[in-house]
Amino acid sequence: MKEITQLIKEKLEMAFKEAGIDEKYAFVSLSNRPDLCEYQCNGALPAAKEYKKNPMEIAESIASHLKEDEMFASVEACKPGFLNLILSSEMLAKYVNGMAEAKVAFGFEKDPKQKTVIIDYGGANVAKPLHVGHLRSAVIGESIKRIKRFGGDKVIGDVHLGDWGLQMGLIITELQERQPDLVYFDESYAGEYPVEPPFTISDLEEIYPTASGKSKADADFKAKAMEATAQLQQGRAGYRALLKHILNVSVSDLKINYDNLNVEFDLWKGESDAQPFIPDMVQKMKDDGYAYISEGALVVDVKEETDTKEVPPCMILKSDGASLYNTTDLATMVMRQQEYHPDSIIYVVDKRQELYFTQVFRCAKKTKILPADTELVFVGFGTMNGKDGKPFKTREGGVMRLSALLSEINDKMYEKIRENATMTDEEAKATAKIVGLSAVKYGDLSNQASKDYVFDMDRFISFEGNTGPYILYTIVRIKSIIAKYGQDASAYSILPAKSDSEKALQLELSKFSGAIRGAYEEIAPHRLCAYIYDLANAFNHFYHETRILAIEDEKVKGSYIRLLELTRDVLSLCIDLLGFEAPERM
RNA sequence: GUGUCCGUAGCUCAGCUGGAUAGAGCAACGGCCUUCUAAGCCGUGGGUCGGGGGUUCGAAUCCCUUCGGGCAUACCA
Repeated sequence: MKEITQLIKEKLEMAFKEAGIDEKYAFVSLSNRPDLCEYQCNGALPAAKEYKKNPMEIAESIASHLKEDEMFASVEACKPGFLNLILSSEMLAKYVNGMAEAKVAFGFEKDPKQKTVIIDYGGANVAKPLHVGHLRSAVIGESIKRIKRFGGDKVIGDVHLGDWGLQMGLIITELQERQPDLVYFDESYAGEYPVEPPFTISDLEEIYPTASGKSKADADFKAKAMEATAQLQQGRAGYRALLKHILNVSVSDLKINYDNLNVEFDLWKGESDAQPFIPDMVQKMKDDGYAYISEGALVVDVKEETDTKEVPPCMILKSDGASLYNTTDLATMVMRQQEYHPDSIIYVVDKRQELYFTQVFRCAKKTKILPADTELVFVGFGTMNGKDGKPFKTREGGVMRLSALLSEINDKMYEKIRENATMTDEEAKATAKIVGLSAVKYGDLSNQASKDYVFDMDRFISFEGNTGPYILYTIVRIKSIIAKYGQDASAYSILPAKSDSEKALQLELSKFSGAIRGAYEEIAPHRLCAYIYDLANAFNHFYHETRILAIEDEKVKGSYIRLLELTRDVLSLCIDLLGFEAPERM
């Protein structure tokens, strides 16, 4: 199905041609004066300049060509030269019925040329619990993944674990001090290593900070950890076996935590997976003459003439010859190119890393790790701040664990649900979890990703107005009516709107494809939030004016039910693309 | 210093390639539950879109400048 604005545009183009005006001026936009019209075309104003005519005359001439068209209930030329359009109810109903019948994607047309897209998000570290700093990447990345996939792309979400470097050496060293007799530390051991890990996730979560603290106070300990890191990187078997255990234990714990967020990765690759690609990559950079030694470090120049500021070279190896984040990220690209040949890689990371990624992207292109036409996209998100406008902290000033934040939200939501609903304790808990997650995610996603935003827990908990729970409440209301209706309405079709509020609802529904398109192309989940908020509002207006189940005419009632089903389905689909779901009751 | 992003109602945020009276939510105030979930709906008040120039028939939007703030600025990730 064509988008509704496209259908309007085609009519306008014909009318412009008939009026002798270049059809490039036949562009449509949503009305910014809903009191006057639904859609508008301002093309007569710039056209007047080119044709040296009175814009009003042009607008009137075009209007006269459209007046008889069955698509419009009204076409009017206004003041300076606006063209105000109101769709006919019949046409709108036909369009909305088309959406309902299209079922799966409600008429949204996927891009026929499927792109392979890798989304790098999450950014969790091994052996460290997720904290609030990980929330945005997970929430935004997950939504982008779903939107891209819905848009027709082959999408691969990769968590890209932080599982390399000194942190691993620290854990190994601390473990050795505690349990020196483990076989992993016996260099002469040549047998199989145990299948069972010598620690649990809570051990790890305690071992790492302890070791990290020790390394700061104790130079000797730090040296040992660095040595262990080096040996791990050189492939010492016992350490490799330990790394495997650490990964397994961490990943299964992370999966539980991400699962609580409705976040699911297709790949659980980490920095360690890219290591085998480093030597050849570095050698090739040297051989091809891109990499050279500067101040002791191996670097690749990535300056460009159009730069407004000095872009420092991209460092490949540190002056001590060790690899660093850049090395791993570039090697990861080598790996991804080999395995997937992506058309596009999207990085959902903190916006403070923008310069860094500029360097890495340029280096990857320059050294031909990736073909010139591979799209590298940096989606930088802003900081999650507390009510004081400063980065979000616990009351004590520390970093808050993500699980702590979520359970606080869940608890408060549970209390709220207990207040007004009659449901079992079990259902209330499950509902609180669902509604709480919608509050957190919608609160995040409804802001532009690139901006800092204030995470005001009280505001999310009070859930009034433009919030996730409001959207869910709307869906639940609709479900409730449909359940009470209790029949199959599929034999009925949506009739042309008889009231303003009904037409407004149909009009919002008809904007679905455009909203998806906008979110898809701009990689902007907040566009989807804005759309479903408008749609939910349109429904609630309609709801208050219309006693649906009291209607006597079965065809009209059936039409309303069909309209409700479509509204429910569109809302449900959209929240799924945002990464949350609606309960049955709340 | 340089670069970059931001500055819209008391607060939190929208505002699509410049367009007609700048929109929501919260907070404040006033209405609406014997009728499909009042976590809702309707209404009122609240703005020199940081300031100043410019381009344009027309600027929150584009350009310049200025003030204020965030962030970045090669061996951390």
